[in-house]
Amino acid sequence: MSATQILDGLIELTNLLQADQDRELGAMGLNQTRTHALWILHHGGPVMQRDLAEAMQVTPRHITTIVDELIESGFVLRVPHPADRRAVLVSLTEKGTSAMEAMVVDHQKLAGDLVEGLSTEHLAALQQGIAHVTTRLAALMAAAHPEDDVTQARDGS
Amino acid sequence: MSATQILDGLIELTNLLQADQDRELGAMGLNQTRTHALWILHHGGPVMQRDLAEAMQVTPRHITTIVDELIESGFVLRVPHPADRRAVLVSLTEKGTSAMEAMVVDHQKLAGDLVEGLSTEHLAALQQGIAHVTTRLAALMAAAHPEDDVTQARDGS
DNA sequence: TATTGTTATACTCTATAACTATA
DNA sequence: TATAGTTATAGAGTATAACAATA
Repeated sequence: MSATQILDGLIELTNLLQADQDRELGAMGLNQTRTHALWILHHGGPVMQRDLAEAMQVTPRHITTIVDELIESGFVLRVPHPADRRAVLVSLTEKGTSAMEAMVVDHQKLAGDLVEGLSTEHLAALQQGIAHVTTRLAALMAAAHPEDDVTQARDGS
Repeated sequence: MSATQILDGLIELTNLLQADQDRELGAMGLNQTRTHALWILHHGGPVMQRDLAEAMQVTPRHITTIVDELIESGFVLRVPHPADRRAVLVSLTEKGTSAMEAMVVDHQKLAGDLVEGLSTEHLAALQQGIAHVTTRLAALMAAAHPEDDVTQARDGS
């Protein structure tokens, strides 16, 4: 019986986490998609729109829109590609960089706050449990749908 | 350090869970919103669109669309309200009822599959950990934004 | 000929406002 | 006058297809 409780609890937690993140991002004029783009830039440095599209699994057309919006709000800018005149490099502005740095700090602080009060043993058990469930779920999904690989990692902001 | 790992793991799990559910629902012509409506009907029986709108926290106008789509795909139908000629009752069809029953079974099966292999102690620790984190998150959100209450419970399908 | 990005277009999800029928 | 639902309209997010400039 408690298996269902765990899954339900996980789903509830999921929804809260999402709501919290969406609100946090919304206050800065961001959403999940745009933040994902910033995350990639923050980690990998300037990239071509084409590569961004591939990394985010969206169409090149959509990237145009995403970058337009991020430029509008001052997080990134387009710079000419030094070697290919067809292409542009999308690069974080100073504002974009500091926003991402702040996001990392907030994320770590949130993580600490959430587990505050748990014993070391419970912490370890929780971490193992999450890993276990994630592995099982990935396996089940892979078994049910062998065609598409779920190897995609999402950002952790 | 492992606090961040837990949060990241949770986010990754969250994304997988969502992707899995979306695909499952999509195969039946459903999405989260439409399923939420079915869930409410499955639990509370026929309701007025007005009540559905309130329960789901969407506009009455949006409910019209949702019900239209659910009728289109055969999950529900509109029946006249016995006492109020302005209103209609939205009611599950046989197809809708059995779809929801199947969904409950699948949900329980998934829950069991996901925790299979965990010891009783780890199971208990996992459940407690999830509850702990959820409570902490709800408290943090309530403290940060006292205006809106997050008492809304989402369906667990 | 293949690739990068953009213009043009369309589809899904959701909201606000105005209106109709009934209470 | 207030309420239940619908028509009309709009905005965000995302996709496909056709096209321009460059490789």
